[in-house]
Amino acid sequence: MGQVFALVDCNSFFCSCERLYRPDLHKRPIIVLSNNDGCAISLTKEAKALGLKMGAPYFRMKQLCEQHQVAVFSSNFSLYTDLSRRVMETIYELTPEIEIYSVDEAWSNLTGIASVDKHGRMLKETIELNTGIPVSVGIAPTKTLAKIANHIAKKSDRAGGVVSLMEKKYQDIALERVPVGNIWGIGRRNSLKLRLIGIKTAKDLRDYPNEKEIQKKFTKVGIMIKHELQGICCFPFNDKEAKKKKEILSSRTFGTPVYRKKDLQESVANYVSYASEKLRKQQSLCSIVEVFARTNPHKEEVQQYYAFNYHKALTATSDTRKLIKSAFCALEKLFKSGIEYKKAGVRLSNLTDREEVQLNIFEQMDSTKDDALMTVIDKINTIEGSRLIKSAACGVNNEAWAMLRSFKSPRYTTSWLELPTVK
DNA sequence: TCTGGGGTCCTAGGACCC
DNA sequence: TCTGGGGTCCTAGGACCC
Repeated sequence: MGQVFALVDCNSFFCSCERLYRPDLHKRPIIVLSNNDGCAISLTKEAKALGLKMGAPYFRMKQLCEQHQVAVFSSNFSLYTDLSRRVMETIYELTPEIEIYSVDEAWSNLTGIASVDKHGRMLKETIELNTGIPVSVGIAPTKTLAKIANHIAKKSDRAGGVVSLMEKKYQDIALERVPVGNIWGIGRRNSLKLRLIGIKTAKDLRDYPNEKEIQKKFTKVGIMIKHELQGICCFPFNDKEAKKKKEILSSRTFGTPVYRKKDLQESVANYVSYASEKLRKQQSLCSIVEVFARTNPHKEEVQQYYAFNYHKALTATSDTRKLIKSAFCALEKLFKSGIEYKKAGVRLSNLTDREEVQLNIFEQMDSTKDDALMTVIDKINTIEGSRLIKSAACGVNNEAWAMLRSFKSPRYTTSWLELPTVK
């Protein structure tokens, strides 16, 4: 019995979230910008039709946006995360198994369901009715084919937002039209390499006779993608609980460049605070704290610098204060004065389960007192929001480097002060 | 003036052990 | 002073994803 995968993917997710509370923006072009209002990270089809591109810097699009009255938003992740949860909960209620793949995508396991097309349509309609977020559904015997089906569902007006590639004859037609670079798992570099050996479409790859060559040039991942296109499942459904992260990263581009070590330290202390909150949430400990800092690579006239360094602790911990100290050790090693820093970040790695921690004979594990303190701080910050309690190392106003967010919408669903009003 | 942030997986090569 | 091969673990870097 073959598998059936459905990929449910929200259309222009961040834009759709913004539109949900702004009915006046129906059919109007919308874009959502990355942190610091740097570049576009979500665009509605109306915005794409104007020639605006994903990933393009805002300052280059500004004029076009004003000219066509594009609605521009800074990113509002607490809103998106909350609406994502609602979408996922709806899918969860309607399908036997769900695997959340990203903030706006989930796999649903439709294996054994009699009429998968009908089920896909029902999924789409119910999600839109319950959450107001439009979605597309792609159905196929493997994840890679379901991705392609979803892509067609988004593009084609005739499909009505749901496409099934369960039948071989439809797979043939579809794969012929998909350039290799659009296949899930094949990026810019490998798509160039594939073209060099004459593989231009997904169908070319599926039917390429020399598997050894694929293995050699594109590793075993290349082989798995090829098999998936043939309908042989290599990326199975993963219905387990969301796995714990193996590393936790926190980084930001500064609103304005930073020169002083003190400002860099302050920002790094904040990143450690975010990351260690996540660390404690998934019940992990960490023993390697890596810090990196760099100049603006797009600004050619300044002296370029990129550096990273790490500090390895003898004993794994999740105590923000200890982790900040480690981060400062690493920062000390990489800091160079006279540099115009534009971005810094922190990576927590070598994560272990809290329960399985190895005691080092030279050092104490976090005491129950430290643990209790962190728990209380996390609790207060969850309730009060905006990190009411933080380490003094994080600084107070962060003026020197804080993010720019000129077009932020209210936190309609997660802040009592910003609820939408009905007139 | 202004170009995001957070992840995973794979491989090659070095270190080290027997 | 000379000699070999196999296995494992770790790390850095590349490629990709949303």
